[in-house]
Amino acid sequence: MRFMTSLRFIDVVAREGSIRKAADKLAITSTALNRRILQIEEEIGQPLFERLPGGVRLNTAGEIFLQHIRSQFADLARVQSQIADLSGIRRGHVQIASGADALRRFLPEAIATYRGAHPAVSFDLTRCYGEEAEARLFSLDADIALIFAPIRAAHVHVAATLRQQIQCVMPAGHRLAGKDTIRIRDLSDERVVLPTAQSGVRQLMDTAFLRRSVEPDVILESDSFEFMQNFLHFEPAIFFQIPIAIDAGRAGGGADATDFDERLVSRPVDMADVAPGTLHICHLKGRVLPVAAAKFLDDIITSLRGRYSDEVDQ
Amino acid sequence: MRFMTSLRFIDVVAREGSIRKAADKLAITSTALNRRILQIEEEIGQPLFERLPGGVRLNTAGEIFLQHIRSQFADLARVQSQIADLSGIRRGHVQIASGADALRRFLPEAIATYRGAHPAVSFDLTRCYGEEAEARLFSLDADIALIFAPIRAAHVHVAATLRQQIQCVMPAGHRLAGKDTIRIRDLSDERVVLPTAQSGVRQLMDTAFLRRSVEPDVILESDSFEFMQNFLHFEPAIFFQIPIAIDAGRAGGGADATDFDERLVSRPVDMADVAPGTLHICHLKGRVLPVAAAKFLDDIITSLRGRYSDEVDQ
DNA sequence: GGCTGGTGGTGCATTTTTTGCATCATGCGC
DNA sequence: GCGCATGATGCAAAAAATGCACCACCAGCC
Repeated sequence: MRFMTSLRFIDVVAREGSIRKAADKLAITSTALNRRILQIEEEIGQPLFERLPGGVRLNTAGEIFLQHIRSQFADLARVQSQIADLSGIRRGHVQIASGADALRRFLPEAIATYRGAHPAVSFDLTRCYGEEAEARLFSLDADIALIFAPIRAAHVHVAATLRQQIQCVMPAGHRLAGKDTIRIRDLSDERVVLPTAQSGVRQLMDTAFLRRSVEPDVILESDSFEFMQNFLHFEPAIFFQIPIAIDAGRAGGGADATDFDERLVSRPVDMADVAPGTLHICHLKGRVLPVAAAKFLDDIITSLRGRYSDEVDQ
Repeated sequence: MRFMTSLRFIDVVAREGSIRKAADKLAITSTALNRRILQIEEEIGQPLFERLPGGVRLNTAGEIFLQHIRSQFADLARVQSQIADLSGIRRGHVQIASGADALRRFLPEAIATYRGAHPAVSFDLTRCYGEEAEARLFSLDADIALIFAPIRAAHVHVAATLRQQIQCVMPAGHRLAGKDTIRIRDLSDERVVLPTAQSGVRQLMDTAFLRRSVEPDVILESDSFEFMQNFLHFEPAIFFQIPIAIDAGRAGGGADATDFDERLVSRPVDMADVAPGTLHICHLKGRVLPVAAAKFLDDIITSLRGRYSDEVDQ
């Protein structure tokens, strides 16, 4: 898109905080880039960047303008996707921001299924936590976000929600594996592995421990579920996940290769101790998503409804 | 805005329906324009125009893309206006589509007042009827529309409404001038002057005549209220207006030079015959108006509330 | 059937714009 | 004060856009 290069340049300069660094990234000279920016500032009639000794930074006008640029790009993507859709092949690019939960098992299958139907659509998946996911929606670096945490910002539109009860995951032979549900007090002095402090699961568990005055033996913290799960093969402990991170796609599927680790079992935390958390499937409020992203959003909501019909809302 | 020229060119070509005509209008050669269009079509990956023997016409992809272009321009105007607003001076450009009613007395004063406060804001006023006004909102040729007619399209957002009872305007010595309200049957065989068929006033009157089976003596039809008003100085007849087209700005103002023609009097049509019509103050749904337009919209709604407090809604 | 007047498309020389190099001025950290 | 980064600028080369002349096409019309 030749007619948008100057605007793209501004975006990169803003991200890099330096004209020279941005020029490197864009494979042009800093002088060319500098002049393009000066020219646009002149056309706007006001500077967009403030010049600091160590580089440049957007001023208020620049921030307003950058937001406009990004929305233009997002809208252009939507238009291209819509135009491509006219010729039959659905093509496009879908950018997803997801917490660690959904990207374990749900998203890989969902994306693969979608790509099976529309091979010309490419995906970009960024793992991040609540606030960052919301920021990515706002900066239009993400079309869709799956956030297992309360929504903070007003600019986020929640297309669907999924209630999920936290599960305790432990080795099959664990002394708590016999119970149907796990009470928080059962975890007292129990060895547990906790997800990173930013995660929604962790925040729910912290609240629960505090409320029940239970102090488990926290032997490990990590932001990788995969690591925690594998760790349990070597040292018996308990860690916590929501069903969407555990369940295989095909409901009730038995000895499926994609099934949950057979050496581990999961038991729900008792509802009396921890209320179900909410996974929010969101996009930016007021935004018309590109065809591909809109369709994918539809698909995952349908898929979730198929799996967890009672827990899906909106 | 150099970085948008190619896009502006597409807009002009679409409006002109011919590359050569558009090139004339843009003061460039047809070949240059032609090549810019070919280039953009190549970048999009699909043609935007279909080539006909007599010129070009947008295809479906082109229509989608053109809508994108126009929304980009409108958003750019909003951004510029917002940026200019940062430096204290409110500048910008407000495009209004209005029926003949509001532009007689209300809008001139409203715009002049606004420009008194913000001299750097310029205005563009197009007189048009309901459907065209809605189309102008959609094509982003108008920021604000004042429509005295039912709203048809779903993409129009009504920011405020004003109920207005139709008034009969006649020479001061007319035989009906003594009555407080005029019944439709009073107009039987009466000489009347009707506004053009597209106008909201006309549609209300047509309905009323039909319903009451009254056939007045229609001696003239016109789309110019000014002409009709002046005509009454030469031949006694009745024509129809809504208060906003008659009332001077300063409520109850006496011998003001801007007051309604002293040789004419106005009497409301009886509510039993014609229900009050609704003047809709609208903008495009989902659109964030430029600062100047948003503020002007606010101002006219406030002003209407001051004049016709009981009849203003939303 | 051929002519006229309109359309969009293309090769090539010219003009305009953009780019890159070398260089300057500035401010921070040491 | 020195080193090292930054953005800005003058000038020549490269690249892109433009204009001219011309082609191919189609519709209407005599």
